[in-house]
This record gives sequence, C-alpha cells and structure tokens, in this order.
Amino acid sequence: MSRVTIADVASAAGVSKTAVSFAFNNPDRLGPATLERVLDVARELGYTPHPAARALSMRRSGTIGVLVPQPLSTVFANPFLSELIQGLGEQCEEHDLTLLLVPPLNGSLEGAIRQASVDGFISLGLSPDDSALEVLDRIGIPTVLVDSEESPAHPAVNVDDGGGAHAAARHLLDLGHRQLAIIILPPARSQTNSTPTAVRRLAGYRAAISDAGAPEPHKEVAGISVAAGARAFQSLPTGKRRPTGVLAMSDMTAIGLMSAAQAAGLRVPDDLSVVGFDDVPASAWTNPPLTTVRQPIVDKGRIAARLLIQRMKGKTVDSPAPLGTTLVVRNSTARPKEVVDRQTH
Amino acid sequence: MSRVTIADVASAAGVSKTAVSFAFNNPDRLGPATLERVLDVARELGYTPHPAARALSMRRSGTIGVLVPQPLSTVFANPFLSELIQGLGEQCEEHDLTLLLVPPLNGSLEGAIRQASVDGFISLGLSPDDSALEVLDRIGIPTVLVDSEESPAHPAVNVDDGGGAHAAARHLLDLGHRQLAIIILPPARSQTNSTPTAVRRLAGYRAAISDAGAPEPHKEVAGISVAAGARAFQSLPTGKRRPTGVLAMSDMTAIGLMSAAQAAGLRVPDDLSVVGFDDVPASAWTNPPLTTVRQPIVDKGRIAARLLIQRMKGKTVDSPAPLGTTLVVRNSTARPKEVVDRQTH
DNA sequence: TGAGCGTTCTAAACCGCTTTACTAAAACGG
DNA sequence: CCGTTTTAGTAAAGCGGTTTAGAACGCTCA
Repeated sequence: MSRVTIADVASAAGVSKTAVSFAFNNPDRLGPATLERVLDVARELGYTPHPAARALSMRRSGTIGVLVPQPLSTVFANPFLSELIQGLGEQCEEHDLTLLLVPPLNGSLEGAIRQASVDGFISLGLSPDDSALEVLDRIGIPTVLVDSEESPAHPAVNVDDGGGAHAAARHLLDLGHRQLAIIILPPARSQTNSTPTAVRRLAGYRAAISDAGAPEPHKEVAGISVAAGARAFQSLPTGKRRPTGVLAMSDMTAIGLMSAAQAAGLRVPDDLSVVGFDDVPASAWTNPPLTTVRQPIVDKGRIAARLLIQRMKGKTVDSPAPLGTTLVVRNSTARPKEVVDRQTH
Repeated sequence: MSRVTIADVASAAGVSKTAVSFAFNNPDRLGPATLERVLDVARELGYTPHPAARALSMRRSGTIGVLVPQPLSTVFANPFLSELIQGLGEQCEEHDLTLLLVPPLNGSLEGAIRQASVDGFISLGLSPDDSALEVLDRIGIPTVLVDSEESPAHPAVNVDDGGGAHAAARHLLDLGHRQLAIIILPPARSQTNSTPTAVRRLAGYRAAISDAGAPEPHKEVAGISVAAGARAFQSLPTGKRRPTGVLAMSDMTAIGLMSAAQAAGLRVPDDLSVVGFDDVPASAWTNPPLTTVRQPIVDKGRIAARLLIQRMKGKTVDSPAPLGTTLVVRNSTARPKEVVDRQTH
C-alpha cells in the first residue's frame, strides 16, 4: 500500500538503484536493453520519484514562491494578483516551474518563508524595512521584489507610480476639479507605514495638486476591495468640502466607491468624478467605464519571473527601469457640475 | 555561504543533532538550559530547517496542490479560480498549509502531478475518463475533485449545475424568448469531450427548452474569456434565425458577448438578452448588470479544502450533496422586442 | 545499599533520491 | 594479441532532517 520507491523498481528489474535513477535522468548511461526493461518495470509498478527526496538530493525543488502580503482568503479579491500570476505563470511554464503561494503564516511572513520549499521568491509590496526581507537574504534564496524598493541584495521591478498618479490628478485638475479626495492603499499587514507603492502614488498626486494650487485634498485609507471602496465613500466630507473628484489608488476601491456614490443618488461622472489605478480588466465594463491609470501588470509578472530565473541560474541582474504607466480616460470623469453650470450661463 | 544545517547548530551548541531537532519539535524532551542555549545558537546562526529534508523525513510537506486544467497564463483570466482560492485559502490558513498551483506540464497533467510535493490535491474540472485520474489514485495522494464526477476513489464537490441551467433557460423562456443560443464551455485541455460541468449545464438548458416546446437552440463552443465571448457573438446566426436570448455557461463569456453585441449596435437587453453563469463579482457592475446563475464558489473551495484536510488525516469522507445555485435576475434580460411590440399594439 | 525510575541526552537508522568514484567487460587500434 | 579506451553497471556517500532505542546520571525509596 505504501509508495513504491526506487529500490522496489531496482530489485524488480534486477538492477541497482543507480540504474533506475539513470534510466530517468541520464538514459545515455544505460544500455538500450536495460533502459527499456527498467522503464517498463517502473511503469508497471507505477513508480514516481518522491518529489521531496528529489528536491533534497538535487538541491532544487522546481518551484518558485510568491510572497503575498495578505491571507489568501482576501488577497485574491484584487484581480491584480490574478494578472500578475498570468505573467509569472507564462515564464514558469516555459521553464517547468510551479508556483507556490506563500501567504503570512499566522500573521508572520518570516515563518512562511522558512517553511517554503522553493528555489526563489517573488515578493509583493514589501516595505524596505520589513523584517521578512532580512530573513529572505539570510537564507540566501534568490528573490525579486515587486512593488517595493530596490535593495542592495535584490532587484526590484516597479512601474512609474509617481508619474501615473501625477497624470491622474492632473487629468482631474485640468477638468476643473479643485476639491479632491485621495483614497490611499492600506499598509501591508500590521505595519503602520505605507507600502512603497502607496507613498510613490501619493507623492505623484500631491505634486500635481500643489502645482495646480488646488486646496489640500481629503485623504482616506481604504483596503483594496469594492466593500472598502463603498465604506470610503461614506466617510467622504459632505457639504461645502465635498470633493467633486476622487483619486483612488486601486480600481477595486474606485469601483466600490463609484457604486456607493450611485446608490446614494449621485451621478458619475456628473456629480462625482472618479479615477482608479491599475486598469484591471473589469474597469472597462463598469457603468460608467472607469477612467484609470494603466500599469502593465502581466508584463510586470513576466519581467519579474524572468529576472528571478536569471538569478536562480546564478547570474546577477539589476533592476529594470520602472515600467511606464498611461492614463486611460473613460467615462467616470468629467468637468465638475459647478464649472459646467457656470459655463452654461 | 552555503546554508546552515542542523549539524552546524549542533556542533556550535555542543549538542547532538537530535537535541537541536528536539529543541524545535519536542522542546519538552530537553532541559530548560540546553533548550535555551540551542535556540539561541540557532537564532544567532540564522538556522532554518531545510523544508525538503523535513518533508522527506516527516512524510508530509504541508502544502496542498491545486490541479488546474489550463496553463497559469490563461486560467486566471477567469475570476472563478480566484474565488475558489479564497475558499481554499481560508482553510489552508487555519491548518498552516500552503497552496501549490499545478498546471499541466507541457500539456500533461500527469507529469505535473508526479513532480508536485504535496500532501493532497484539489483537482478542477477533470473528466472521469481523464488519464490524470489514474495517476492520481495510483500514487495514493488524497484528492478531492471539484466540478467533476464523483469517483469510487475520490469525493467530489459540485453544484447543482443542471438546476441552475434549467432556471436560466426557464427565465428566458418565461420572458417569451424562443430563439436561443447556448455558449458551451470548452473541453478541458486537448480532450475532445466536454467537461462534466458543461454536460450537466447543457442538459439543464435543453430540458427547459424542450419542456417549453421551443425550437432547437443554436450551440457554440467558446473559451472562458471576454475575447472568446466576443468571438462567439460574431458567429451567432443572423437574420430570421437570430437568437433573441443567449445562455452562456460562464460570466466572462457572457460579458464579452454582451460588449460585442453593444459594439455591433444591439441594445442589451432590448435587442438581445444574455444570462451568464457563476455570478462572478464583476457581473454586478457591468453595463447592464448581468443576469446570471449564482454558484457559491467560495463555499465550494472551503468545502473542498475541508474535505481534503479530513482525508489527509486518514478519515474517509463522502461527497456532499451538490451545492445550490440561484438565478440572479439583473438587467441583461428582458422580454424580446417582438413580443413587447405585439403587446404594445 | 542497591533496585527501580524519571530525566536528559545521544548514536544510529531511516526517509528516497542523486551522483561520484570505481569495476568489469567489451571494443578498439596497431 | 596486448595495452587502452569505451561502455554498462554498481556500491556507497551524501542531501538535511526526524525518530527510535538506549545510555548515563542522579534520585527516591524500601
């Protein structure tokens, strides 16, 4: 009943374990007759090499780990990860690698990192001061950072968050909006400080706003989900300080906020303009279609995987230049009503 | 530079390997002084047990594999998997398990199955005659089937596909539609026969249609993506046999089809009604919001994981009853225009 | 005082595979 | 026909842990 091992095959075929191993990994070193016999016996017995034994012996597991900052039960609510995995997966398939999802193990990524039997890590959204980073380079597993900050030990792949955010804010400002609200990405895990991505985007927004001489925007932190977006809408200022435009750092949040606004009787974009970030596929089908900042998520995954695979081969690589972002103007943004009114008169 | 092993810690602390192992896994068996010393030394050296060695020795890896029928580069285009993983992930976190994504290895799931170092498999959408199933029970790894057919060896968790499909078709028929089109899920991988899910849904649709005495529907196979949905729209019959309602077996396909229809100048639902399947979150935000059959995807994942974990503990479990599906009527369906016209007169 | 016992620690076997170093036989070249 | 490669195969040493069986040591208690 127990698993059939290499020794079983060896004795059944009347050869040594070495021969069986060679049959699979180094067929040239066996005579054609023996080779065939071993293979036959192996098939007949249903032999399959034990992956852990193989990994231990060969010092490689054939899998790369994706370090996600949140529990699996929530992190997939954001299509961002799905898209990233499409990019990662493409490269993995080319190189016969599998993908291990590594979420925090009861709150701590460190523990999860240690347990993971992987040849390399792709790490998402880690702050440069996260203690997980220390563990990461102490155990010496090749790592590529995504949405993080380049570290001496590990290359990072990023997009031009600042530029994208600047363009988004500029778009709203150009339309005539003055009272803006910014919906900020939450800090990773239980940390108090924002993720590198959040600070870069925030800087981009603020630069555009202060350049335009517009008043200080309202700021709100909200998770990346439609529910959080809806909640964020509720806490927006009302009355005289009601924002006419909101800059959300994620599409999911923007979509939730937009729905909540509509449910509250506001028209989008007439009463409220909203622009998202990421350009997740769903943004194109919403009602109205969402104006957002596109970042090449699949490319990001592909590039990160490529870099990691290079590193796993022992090559040293440096971080690529930040990938470009582009503003995609759809129908969730328009001139604020006041301005339109004034012009109409 | 190379990894620090248990032997390094042992000699540095002046104890045996056994003692170090005990310090981590069986602290009671060590004196308090020794325990502390070993732990200190281990921390100082940055020791981390090698996961593969651990897995080999303990005969468990602490990860469960998700067998997906398509390459990672495409399978995540369907939010279905994201949602399922949310359910799986929730249970995994509770039991300190990680999730390994196991796509076909250059076309073959069998190879991928062998390579994966996992304690159990969740397998998605496998036909009962798929050769991967043989491999699966030959190597004796506990497995739970999802969207498949119950096998003697493995429990399956399913939803009431037939009932859901019947309700969807019935809805269109009740609205007065006669000319229908069905968009069928593609077969898994390179197999020619449909997935169990597809045949159950098709049966549901057909039963409702023939019960109502409506004409034979047009049938079209399309992949699960908006692009495939758009293509499917193009191949719908036109003229006298143009369908007024379409039943799509997946939301993504429905959304793509709907967009393509609108781009072609049709109004949804006035000129064309469409109903999807799954009730993926995005279905609620589309324009118009999509009428669809809701299946409890997250529950499905949660239940499957729970079952698998039971099996991994050695308990035998049977397949639960199919989970319920419910028709969610939104705004992508209405009476066909002809009927409306006639009543208006 | 010494048999019996619990505590603390260790040696060695084992998990299942890969790989290095080596042997015996066969093929080769002159 | 004999030394030299080549070929075909094997024994044994890892890989880095866990775990079983048992040793050494003080303690208790009759």
